[in-house]
Amino acid sequence: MGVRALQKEKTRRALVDAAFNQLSAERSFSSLSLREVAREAGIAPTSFYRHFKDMNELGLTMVDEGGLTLRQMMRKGRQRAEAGGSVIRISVDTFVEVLESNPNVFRILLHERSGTSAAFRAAVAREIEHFISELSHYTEATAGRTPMLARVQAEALVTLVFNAGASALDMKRADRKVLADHLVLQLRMVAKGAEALQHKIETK
Amino acid sequence: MGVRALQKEKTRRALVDAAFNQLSAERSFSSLSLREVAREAGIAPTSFYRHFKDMNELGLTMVDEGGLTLRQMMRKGRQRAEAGGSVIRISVDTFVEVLESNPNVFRILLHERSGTSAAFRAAVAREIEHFISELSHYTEATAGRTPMLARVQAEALVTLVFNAGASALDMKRADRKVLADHLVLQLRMVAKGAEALQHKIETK
DNA sequence: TTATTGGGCGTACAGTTGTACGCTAATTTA
DNA sequence: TAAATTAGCGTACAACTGTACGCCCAATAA
Repeated sequence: MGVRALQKEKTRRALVDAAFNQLSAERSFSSLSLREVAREAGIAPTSFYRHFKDMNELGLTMVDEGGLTLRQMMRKGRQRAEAGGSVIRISVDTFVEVLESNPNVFRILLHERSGTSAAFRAAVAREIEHFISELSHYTEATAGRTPMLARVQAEALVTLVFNAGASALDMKRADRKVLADHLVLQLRMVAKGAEALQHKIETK
Repeated sequence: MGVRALQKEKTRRALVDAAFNQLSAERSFSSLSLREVAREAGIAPTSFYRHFKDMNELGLTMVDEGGLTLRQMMRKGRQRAEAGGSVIRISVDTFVEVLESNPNVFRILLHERSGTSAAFRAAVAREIEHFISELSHYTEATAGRTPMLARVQAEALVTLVFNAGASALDMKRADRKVLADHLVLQLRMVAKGAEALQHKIETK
């Protein structure tokens, strides 16, 4: 890679990082302006266009990166779970950890999921779909769930986890602990309930 | 009420309605400008201040109104359920009906729940809390659930319902039917699972 | 009847936004 | 070495924003 392409990549990263850094509980992606991001990244507003067509394209890049980060973490969680212990507990703990160290990744996913741009919503839905289908296959394989039931169950689990994540973002450490415990209980409810429904089908 | 106060109330309603009308899948409350709302309501921008301190105050009013609408509908749903039949099924059907006839009420609640203003988030949380505690008491009373378990269960149920509502907003009729069926299944999972967990505690 | 109140309006202004355009200077290609 | 490419910059502009200020006039109070 030439000097030129290298520098370009660096500036591009600066833009993405600048945007992520500006996110907070009080600041959503859609409230960021092109000029603000450029300012934070240390380039002229008009130079922004050398890297992205518009703010929308930047945002989609961020969603993709965020999704990637999330999937990588979940893989790590699964590895940890394989060493033994409650899959649910370990997954939740992993999730909380990652949430604490990458809050802004979650912010953009959680907020734009119900956001104002169809492209964003689709992108987030795609990322979440990864989780659902992975989890669904996992439950099919390990718990012998019906494909349909596994799918519905996985949707419920992912919904509960992401929702808890959204609440956790604004919480203090201690409250997060309580939330995590509640979440574990809720996930167990769904798991137990799905099992019961499955039995009902089988013995019918 | 004098002619004056009456006219004032009318204009105020025009503002609230104008704001609700401008909401859509592509337009969130936070993307509305004071001038746009005033324009739609047919008044001068500066007259807006005769009714609300700023857009924030308008938004909070809308959240309150939305919450009220929601609670009224759920009460109706409960009445319908008392006539017999599956409580879950009837509640979900009621929810879907209201969602279809008041989409924008949901939009503001769903979007601002993870929104950028702490006051908004608190207001929405307050509205959702109504549902959770009502549902929690209901489950305690009719299913003899532990207060703690009832609470956690109610949180899960409400989370699943609202989340499904968010997805349903952008769907066609047919897809909504499927979604509703999934939702019913998920709610049953939670209910069955909570029951199982309760038994486990009791026989311990 | 006269005085007061208050909803609505128009004007005005400073601030911010996205982006079109043309230039510079350094890297890359020929 | 000479020519072409391109990241980044500065200037410029029109559109839009929130809101301060003062006027008007109809409803209300005295």
